[in-house]
Amino acid sequence: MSDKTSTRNRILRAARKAFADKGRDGVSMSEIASEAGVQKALIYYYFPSKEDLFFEVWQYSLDELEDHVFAETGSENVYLRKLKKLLRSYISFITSRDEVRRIMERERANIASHPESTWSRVRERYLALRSKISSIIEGAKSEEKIPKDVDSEDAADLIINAMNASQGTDGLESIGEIIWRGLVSQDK
Amino acid sequence: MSDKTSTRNRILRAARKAFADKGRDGVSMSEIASEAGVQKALIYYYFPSKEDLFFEVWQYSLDELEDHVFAETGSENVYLRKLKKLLRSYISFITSRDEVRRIMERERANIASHPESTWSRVRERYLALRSKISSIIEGAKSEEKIPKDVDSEDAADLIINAMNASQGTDGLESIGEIIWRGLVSQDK
DNA sequence: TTTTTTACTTACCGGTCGGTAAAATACTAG
DNA sequence: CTAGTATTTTACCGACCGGTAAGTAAAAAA
Repeated sequence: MSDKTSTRNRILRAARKAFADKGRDGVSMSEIASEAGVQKALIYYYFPSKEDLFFEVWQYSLDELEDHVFAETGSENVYLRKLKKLLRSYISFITSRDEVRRIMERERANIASHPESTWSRVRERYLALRSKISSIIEGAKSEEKIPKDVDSEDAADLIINAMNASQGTDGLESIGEIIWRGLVSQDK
Repeated sequence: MSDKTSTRNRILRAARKAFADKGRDGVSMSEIASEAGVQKALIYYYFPSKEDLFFEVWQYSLDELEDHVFAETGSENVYLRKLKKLLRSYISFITSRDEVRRIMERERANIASHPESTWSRVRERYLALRSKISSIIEGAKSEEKIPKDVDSEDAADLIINAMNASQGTDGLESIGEIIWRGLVSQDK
């Protein structure tokens, strides 16, 4: 956390914005430096490499998302209610923190495909988030509120991808509603 | 369609594979050339620029997708049935043509954000596809089979994004089912 | 047979990339 | 004030980027 105005944090904020705009491999270190108002070499004083800088942004962003999204799920003891709250929190978080949404949207193809080592830490952090969501869905399945033929991990991916791909607030609500109905509707 | 084995087509196929793997701006012309077994300069003999090469791949891919996905919708006169067939065709197309799926997955953030001129043609072609899908959803709404509070364009985006983000065949089916149920479920 | 066009190669260009070494400046303790 | 350390700048590196210039061998057209 430390000082909000420290050089290191200025770099991190500039990096987050730049990564959200152009993706990890689409942005140059000099662009980030210029955005942060520092010389490029100074970034390497605080971060060993571009990859590490990105990973810190990624980690911090997903931590924030997780904290916000699971903040209220603990107070519920019915899994279906946990899920409902999670969806609502997801929408509210993404609405207020658009950069996080855009970073996840930007990099999801890299998470999904590449077995490249440069993406493995990033993917692992993502899978940890997905796992926390899918276990709530799993719980709702055991309550018989969600059909057994729904795969929890696929459903968690769907929630994350669909939400992150949406842009306006209204679109988010609309998509959240479709997914919710799709999850809870019992097959005939 | 000309000769399948022509040099130009070899380049196009290599480009499609490379773009699917690394994205338009993540792949170099020399990589494409090497994949196609030609010299880099020869690519510039057939295509004026990387951007144009990508656009031809993009255009062709979305044409193929559209052709396949709307092939059977004309035979139905109930919009809800059109939509059902569309979802099924989408799944079958993406299963057999994974590269197309990966290209769309890779570039969707660029379509969504950038007002950059390099992406405008690409985005326009995408919007044409989305428009064809959303008009079917609009039709199903007027049949009162899909709730009025569903925004057709958001729903079309959801279908495309969610399907393109999915990987295995089983995951595709699972996600297609959730979206279908979410669309047709009437609000209580 | 001469001319033109097509298909393709080699060699190169200016520019940008991620990253580094070392000098200069600012800060802090004695 | 001074020595040392933490921070920041300047100047640079080799690799690679998208793209081009110039030329060539063979085929097609005249």
